[in-house]
Amino acid sequence: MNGSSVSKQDGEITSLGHPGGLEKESSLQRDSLFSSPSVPNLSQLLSQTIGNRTQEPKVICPSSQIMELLHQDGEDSSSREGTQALAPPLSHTPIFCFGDKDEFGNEHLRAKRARVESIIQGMSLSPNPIALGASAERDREHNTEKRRESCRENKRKQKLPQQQSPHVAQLVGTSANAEEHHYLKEQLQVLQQQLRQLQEKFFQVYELNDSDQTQEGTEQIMHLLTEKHGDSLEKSIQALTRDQHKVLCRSTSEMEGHKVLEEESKIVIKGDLSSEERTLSETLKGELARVVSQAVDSVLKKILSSFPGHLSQMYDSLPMATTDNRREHLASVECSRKKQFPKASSQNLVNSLAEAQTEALSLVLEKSPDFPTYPVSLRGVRKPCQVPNMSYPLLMSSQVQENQILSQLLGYGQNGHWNSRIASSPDRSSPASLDQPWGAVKLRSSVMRQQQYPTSPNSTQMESLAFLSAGKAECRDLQSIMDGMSFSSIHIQEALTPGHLKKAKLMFFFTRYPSSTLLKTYFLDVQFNRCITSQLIKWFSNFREFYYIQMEKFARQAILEGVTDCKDLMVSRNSELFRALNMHYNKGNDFEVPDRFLEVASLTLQEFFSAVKAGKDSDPSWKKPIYKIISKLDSDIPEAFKSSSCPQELLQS
DNA sequence: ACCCCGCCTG
DNA sequence: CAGGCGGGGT
Repeated sequence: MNGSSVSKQDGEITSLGHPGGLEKESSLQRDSLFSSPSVPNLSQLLSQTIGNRTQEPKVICPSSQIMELLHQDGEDSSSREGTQALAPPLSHTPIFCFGDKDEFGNEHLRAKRARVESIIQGMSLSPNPIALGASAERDREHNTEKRRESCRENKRKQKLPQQQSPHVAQLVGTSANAEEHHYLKEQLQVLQQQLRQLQEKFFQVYELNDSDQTQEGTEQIMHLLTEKHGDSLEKSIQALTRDQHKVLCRSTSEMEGHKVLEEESKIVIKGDLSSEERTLSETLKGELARVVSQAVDSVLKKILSSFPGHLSQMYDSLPMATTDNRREHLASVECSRKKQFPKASSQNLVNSLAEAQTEALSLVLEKSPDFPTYPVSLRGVRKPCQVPNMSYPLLMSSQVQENQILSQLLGYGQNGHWNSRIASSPDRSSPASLDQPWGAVKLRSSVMRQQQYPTSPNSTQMESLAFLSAGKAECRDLQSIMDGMSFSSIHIQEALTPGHLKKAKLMFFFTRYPSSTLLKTYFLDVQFNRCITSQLIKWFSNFREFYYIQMEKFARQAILEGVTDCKDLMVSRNSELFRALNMHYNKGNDFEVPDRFLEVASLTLQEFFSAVKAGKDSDPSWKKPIYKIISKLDSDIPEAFKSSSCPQELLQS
């Protein structure tokens, strides 16, 4: 409609680095990146299991249903992503059947299970609609209604209260007594068997392909899982730490391959890539790498802040830690942490532990059904795996990304100054600054559906961890870790928070007409969908509305005051108009409005002035020419805005 | 069809 | 600020 979108896209081409800068391309990219495997979380799965149990009393272990759920969900998401051209899925019936039912047939266990069920049901009922969200999600996927309809649907779901992190904690908390311990112990066995089955299946699928490495990685996980949980936690962590790099790298690369369009994978195989396709491929991979980095960062950040001293002991006991190579890495880590987080290096182990577990599991779960033979690592395995030897993914992450988790965790200050918490807390890693991480929930009225976040550890996997360590005194440590993981899984937001609103307002100082593509590149911590995009666009529409109303008002006022030369109308920082605008977009006045905005505002004011003075306002669409002019005056947004928080360095303190 | 814009309204 | 609507552009 206007030239604005053209000029905007030009800007985005450079930032995104792919040709064309087409909206569709980019939304496809985003979708394939973020809407991928939505894995049901713990309470959802368990409550489902409980629900089924009445009809199927023999099935005691939730595992088969869990797996089936996972499986189906994966398929849903893959078809939703437009990757339906993939190889036909294997039959998913027999994969997850286990012969372990007899182990748990006694009364004793039934009683315990009932207790766990009631706990979980209680969790599912009260503030947590996760199970509901999941089924609603599935419904939604088949919903072919118009955009508004689906938005309305979502709105209804948004009304449901949201909460997710405490569940794992609660569940694990119930393991404190011996009975629960016993139960969890059994669950561990179940999981072990489960994993064996998965491993078998997995090997079938990958027999032709790097079977040695794959097996190695999987066996490492298997080893850990089959270890009696009476073994020390340190031992487990050591083992994982030793081996996780391979597992992590491999699984990451495979996940990556999974998500890249199959089209591309074929091309890759042929080694024949057109430049356009290559660019798209690179863009997709870049996005993926960034997302992975974010996830890693988020996990790490939480752990760092909530788990300051404990892990150093574990770390000290690690033989690997003595190699020079590692020391270098650790030094780098320390450096990159800016010494904000003492013991950061040891925290990495936990991060890595979680990551390896997550990745390994998702590797198995995702790949086995649909990807018989897939030469995943033919092409560049990106960031998280490029650096050999336990290359802590966090090394790749930028400072900018480091800001993100914090802002997400911090949410929005109660006084409306989103950074006030950070500002008032000298040590940003201080747990005290995390005391109200769910501030973001406040704006959950516009929340989308509840769903797991693809790049974050999901509760099912954490559950596995919980069972692994259940019953040990040390498991409280691990529980903390898992709390952190669950906690940090909010990193990729499905909803726009007040922080995002604030950021959008500040961005308005630079761009009045951001395209959805641009928005996507500046709200990297938001899982975009149509409604989120619409909401963001709507925000800017509202911003513009206010902006233009002010302009018109002050232009008319100037005319009334007898101003004759529009050159006399300049918006300065102490002008009334500026104060009105600043109050609206920069309430706390903690951001230095760029001069360019003053120029644009002045020009806008003059345009309105001239138009009104010339009597053009009799034309019902007299503002359109002005809009067109202003739409061409957008400037680049500082890179720092790509951090999900409004970067502190942009704020005056 | 779909997206986005601007206007209007609450 | 969000919802609804009409309009205009692809």
